[in-house]
Amino acid sequence: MSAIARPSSEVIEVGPLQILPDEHLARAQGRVLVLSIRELRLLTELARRVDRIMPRDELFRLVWGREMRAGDRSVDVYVRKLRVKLEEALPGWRFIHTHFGFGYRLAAEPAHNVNERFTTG
Amino acid sequence: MSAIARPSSEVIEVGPLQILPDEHLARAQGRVLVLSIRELRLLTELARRVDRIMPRDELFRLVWGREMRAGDRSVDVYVRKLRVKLEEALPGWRFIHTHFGFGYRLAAEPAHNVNERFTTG
DNA sequence: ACAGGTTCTTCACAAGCTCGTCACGACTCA
DNA sequence: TGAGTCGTGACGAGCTTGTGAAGAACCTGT
Repeated sequence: MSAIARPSSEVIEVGPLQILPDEHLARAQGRVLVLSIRELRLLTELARRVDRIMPRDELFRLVWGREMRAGDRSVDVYVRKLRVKLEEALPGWRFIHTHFGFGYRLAAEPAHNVNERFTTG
Repeated sequence: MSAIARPSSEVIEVGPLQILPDEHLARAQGRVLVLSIRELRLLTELARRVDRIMPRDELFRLVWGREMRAGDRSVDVYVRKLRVKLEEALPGWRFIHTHFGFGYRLAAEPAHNVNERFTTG
């Protein structure tokens, strides 16, 4: 079954995290992360732009495929869900960083950096 | 291969400091500096005029977009906030220099430059 | 179609952050 | 030394983000 490799298969690596959008899955240190479709797509879009600050409305457009209505908190809610699952799979790491007033940024960073004033890029 | 082409994104370099106004972020040796919008804009306007002494009222006009009222200390306060974050990210460097009676000047300089007026080395 | 289990969306409230401003003390220059 | 300039810590208002919960929508197997 796994004999045929698709050449166009995208693989995104962010620290210890591996994301395979075309396979509909993500891995953390070999283990498979169980994510819903929305969660995976949000993670993917963030991962495709590692270390860049992504505004909510742009993320929404990329993931939901339509314009975000003012006041829609969906992105925040899914960021929360991702954070919980990532924390569970990789305690000791932090991935989704909030940039107040701007949006979110994905980047692998050791957790105990309590300072959070600057981060590894 | 998922390279995202970005149209002429401004990048300002000042010593070990890299400022990307369009990305809403600044980097210090690869690490992302977490700045608020005011802090980033003030840093940007200073950086666009590296090594030039900028009067407070002009900085205020550039960053806040309106005339500065006499006695307004906002610029001073935000210079302070920037100094703290820059010092934390890049100890051993000094960036924002006070010119008594004139204003501020941005320039990357190694610390313990005792010659400098107005700071406790 | 039905039951059982997931996922999605939306709310409401809690928690956290930024901004502008003050007050007071330290400092500079004449 | 005096007058004016700058550094710095603190605070409240207002806005942004975090978080848990509840019901709607959806999916799967029978």
